[in-house]
Amino acid sequence: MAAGILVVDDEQSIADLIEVYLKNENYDVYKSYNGLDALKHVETQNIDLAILDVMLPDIDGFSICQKIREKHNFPVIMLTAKDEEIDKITGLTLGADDYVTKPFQPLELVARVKAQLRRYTRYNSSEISREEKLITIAGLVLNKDTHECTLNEKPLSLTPTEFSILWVLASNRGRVVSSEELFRKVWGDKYYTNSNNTVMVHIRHLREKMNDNAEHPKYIKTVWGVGYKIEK
Amino acid sequence: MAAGILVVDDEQSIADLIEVYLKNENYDVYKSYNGLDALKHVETQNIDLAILDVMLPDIDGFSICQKIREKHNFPVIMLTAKDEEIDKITGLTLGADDYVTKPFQPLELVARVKAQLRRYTRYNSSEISREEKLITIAGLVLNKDTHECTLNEKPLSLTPTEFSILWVLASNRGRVVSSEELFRKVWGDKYYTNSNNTVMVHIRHLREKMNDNAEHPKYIKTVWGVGYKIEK
DNA sequence: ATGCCGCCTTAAGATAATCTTAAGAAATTT
DNA sequence: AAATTTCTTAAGATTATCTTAAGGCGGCAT
Repeated sequence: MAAGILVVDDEQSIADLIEVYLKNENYDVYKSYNGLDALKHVETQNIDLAILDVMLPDIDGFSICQKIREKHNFPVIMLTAKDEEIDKITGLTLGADDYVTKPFQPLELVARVKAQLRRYTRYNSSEISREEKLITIAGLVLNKDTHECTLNEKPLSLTPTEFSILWVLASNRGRVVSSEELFRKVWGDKYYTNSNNTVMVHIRHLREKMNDNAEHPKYIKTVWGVGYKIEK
Repeated sequence: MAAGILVVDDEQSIADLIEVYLKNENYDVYKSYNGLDALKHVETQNIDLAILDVMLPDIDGFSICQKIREKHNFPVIMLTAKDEEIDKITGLTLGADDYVTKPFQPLELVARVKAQLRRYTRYNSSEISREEKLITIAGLVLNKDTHECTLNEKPLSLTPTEFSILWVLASNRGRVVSSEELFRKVWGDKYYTNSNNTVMVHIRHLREKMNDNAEHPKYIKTVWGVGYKIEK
């Protein structure tokens, strides 16, 4: 899986420029023009590295960096127009891993991104290895680590099987998953017996908790005679 | 233990200057004025970070960096007079973790050293070689060296297994740990037998000592059908 | 269009699994 | 031998899962 990179800069043109260069290297880019939006991305997307501008309309980059550090481990590269030494020290001390001053050469930034990621993955190497842990689909957030699930910020308390089913649907979003496949993925192949509607029952419970009605489902759609799916 | 830092520069005055600043921060400094000597240090001393000048009389800094990378994992900061973009990219691509151009501000260099070391120990902490020895989570402090544990300054007297369990939970904070995983990590894989509720019993004892009630636990939360977790 | 069949939804109760708690036995340490 | 720690067992509470069955709806054939 490609690494996810968060780019935060209030100057759209700069954020866009960085995005182009990063996408050219096949990274998944998440762009924000302000701090609040950025923090939301951090909680809902699989981020492996953040590039933060210091000057932002709402929260400054240093604070964002600190907030990230409370929960996350991935590298942070600070970006700023000021190049006074004192700022560099502040940034690095607050937990940033690198510091690039504007104006910068895009290729150098990309090189630094690679260096940080190489380091990051070197340490995390076999252990975590970039399995998807977070899935976000239109207000629905699933966290496999904590088994937490929120719908439009509100937590849903799901039972283990409910969570598993939703996870399978979400990780196959955009594709119809037959109830047989669902069953095999959630319970395991060996437990499968045909003519089993327990999947449907769980789907029903899920829809209830998600306030989704079967007639016009917002999330879990049923495809007659085939299975269920979640739109992309 | 203070971190060991290797400083390599053929200009003695510069190496000495860096040494002064690093010693001031209580690092163990190993100085070399040429590449061969530097590589000898790498093999014989406990090095946690290297600062390499690119221009050296015998071997160039990039080659030293590559040699280091064959066997070691610690961060490398390249140091050079050339500040053309292409060189930076070369350096970072060859496995360096940061790049500082001369003339540089000593304090900035120190800050970058700190940032790299922080990163290095952060990654090595939980999983790999270098062990995390102290974990602090919201009033709860665990010391692996002494097996001591305090909660809001007050010491808790935990039995060895209790400590181990709490340690596993704490070092995986923010993630649900299944009781099977807990068992395997505390007792070892080979002892695992299914249908074992001894973990739960110990959890119960822990909660008792921590004054945590199962209904609204402040520390050890149970995730039904999945496992236990401590919040980040 | 109409009616039928089969798939899907929904409800409710039965069954099963997991967790908490307690108490005492076994093992280990002091 | 005493004290501590660890493990086993089991009852009770809680929660999750499955089964069943009735009714609704979609698609298909006539």
